[in-house]
Amino acid sequence: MNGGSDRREVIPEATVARLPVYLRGLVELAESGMATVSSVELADLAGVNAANVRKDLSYLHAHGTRGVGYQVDHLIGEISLALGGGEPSPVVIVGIGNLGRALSQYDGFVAGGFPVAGLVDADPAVVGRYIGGRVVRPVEELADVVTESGCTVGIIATPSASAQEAADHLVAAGIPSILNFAPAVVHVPEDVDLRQVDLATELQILGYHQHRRMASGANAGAVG
Amino acid sequence: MNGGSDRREVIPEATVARLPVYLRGLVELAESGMATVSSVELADLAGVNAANVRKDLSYLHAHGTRGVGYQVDHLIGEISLALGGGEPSPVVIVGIGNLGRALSQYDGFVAGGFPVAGLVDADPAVVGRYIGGRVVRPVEELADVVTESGCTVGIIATPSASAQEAADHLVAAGIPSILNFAPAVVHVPEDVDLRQVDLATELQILGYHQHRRMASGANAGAVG
DNA sequence: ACGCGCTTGTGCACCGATTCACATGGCACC
DNA sequence: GGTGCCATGTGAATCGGTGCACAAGCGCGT
Ligand SMILES: NC(=O)c1ccc[n+]([C@@H]2O[C@H](COP(=O)([O-])OP(=O)(O)OC[C@H]3O[C@@H](n4cnc5c(N)ncnc54)[C@H](O)[C@@H]3O)[C@@H](O)[C@H]2O)c1
Ligand SMILES: NC(=O)c1ccc[n+]([C@@H]2O[C@H](COP(=O)([O-])OP(=O)(O)OC[C@H]3O[C@@H](n4cnc5c(N)ncnc54)[C@H](O)[C@@H]3O)[C@@H](O)[C@H]2O)c1
Repeated sequence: MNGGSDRREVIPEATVARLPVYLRGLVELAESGMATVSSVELADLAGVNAANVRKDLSYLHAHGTRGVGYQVDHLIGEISLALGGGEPSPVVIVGIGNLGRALSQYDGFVAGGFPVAGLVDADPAVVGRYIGGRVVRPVEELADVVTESGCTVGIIATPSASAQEAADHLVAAGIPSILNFAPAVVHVPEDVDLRQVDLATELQILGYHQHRRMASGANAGAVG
Repeated sequence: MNGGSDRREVIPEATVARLPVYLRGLVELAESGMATVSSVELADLAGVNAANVRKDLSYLHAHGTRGVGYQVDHLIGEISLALGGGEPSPVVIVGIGNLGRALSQYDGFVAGGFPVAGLVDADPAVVGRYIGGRVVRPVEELADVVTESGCTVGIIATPSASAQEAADHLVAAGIPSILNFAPAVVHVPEDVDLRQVDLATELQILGYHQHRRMASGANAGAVG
């Protein structure tokens, strides 16, 4: 496409989705003192195919040593670099209800390089309260919160009916990446990255498989 | 294709994942009084391609009327039937910490046909407490809880280190469907359906796109 | 110094999913 | 009753992902 400085070429989406899983396994390996890891070990750890692991890692230019494997430290560095550039990305949570409170206190965020930098809510009864040592600020100050703390990720934890509004506020504040927990389809400009985490959908998918299993089991007894 | 009793044939996974989204949109339409809906309307509502919607619905044998569209009521019935058979599936939550408490009080579960029927935890300090009107029972009684309330879905909300153990307990109790919130790869027998909901991974995927956008923006300014 | 064994890196074929484009067919209006 | 319009349903091409299978390469032991 271009003829120049594309040291990091494009990485397939499916690969990107697996990189965090590799990273978790690698960190565990490093903590237990392992210096190198083979693709089959890493595949086993991540629950995927070994050839898939090798192909994934080849996109990162994180080459291994034939006959030996990959260097754990080096892999951790390369994957971290690809995923976040090594810089932490502060997040702001919109909607501090049941879910928002749980997320506010989730230590996995800061551990993964996503410190919670701001909490906002529309309800005056919630604004001003302290959750996990941070004060909840009014949603009108969202833009201020973002600029003050340099947030680059917004989390929507409002009711479905307010999800689009929350997304609009986040976009207006300049947030380029949004994670939406509300079970609603929200629309954002195409230069904004939006991902959906939908509990109810996940359960319904499980329900489908369960239902199908029972139905086919009752009729034929064949397993897919 | 064959001459038997397969009224409901197999539905592609990608389609199954979209059905809940259609269902949500259709319920909204029904509430606002719409009697019929076209594939383009539904596609817009769900954020997907219209041809995709039509192909998806064709798997359900939920045929529409040419020139008119699909009957909203009928579609709701067909999708609900395909997803859960119409029967509610009680869920049991393992690990009543920050996240488990939020999930216990999530009204979207019961609305979607997944009433929370049991809460269990390994910590004696948590056992016996009441969350959302339900008592937390010891994890040793998991099998009893499951048989008493007929749970068919298990939710893992324990720390990562305990996730495999929790999964083993659920499998031993006869649970066929598991939703895992712990950021860990857990292994289950192949006749058990396991789905992963991984917050940290979602954020890291967002981080990748953000990082890439910045990097390519600084170099070329091209958007993909 | 040399060969053997182990692991990487990848070409290729298969598979599911998406999307275009168009034929098919029912409804409403005249 | 006939005709035109409009949305469905689907054939076929395309695309991205997966996984096998094997050649290439590195290190270690002899
Ligand atoms: N509770 C859970 O465990 C859970 C699990 C999965 C998904 N969800 C989804 O997450 C969302 C939040 O769930 P919850 O249980 O925390 O609900 P909640 O009602 O407890 O909290 C919602 C919060 O959002 C605030 N809010 C409403 N409109 C707002 C706006 N326009 N701007 C900013 N804040 C606003 C409210 O004041 C409230 O504090 C819902 O969409 C729900 O479906 C919840
Ligand atoms: N808190 C969040 O918002 C959040 C968000 C996403 C994912 N998660 C993940 O969800 C899991 C729970 O998070 P949390 O913040 O609620 O943690 P937590 O420590 O608050 O709660 C964990 C609970 O699990 C119980 N537990 C531990 N071992 C158990 C076992 N073997 N059997 C049954 N119960 C056991 C503990 O007693 C505790 O009550 C973690 O894996 C976390 O990474 C949490």
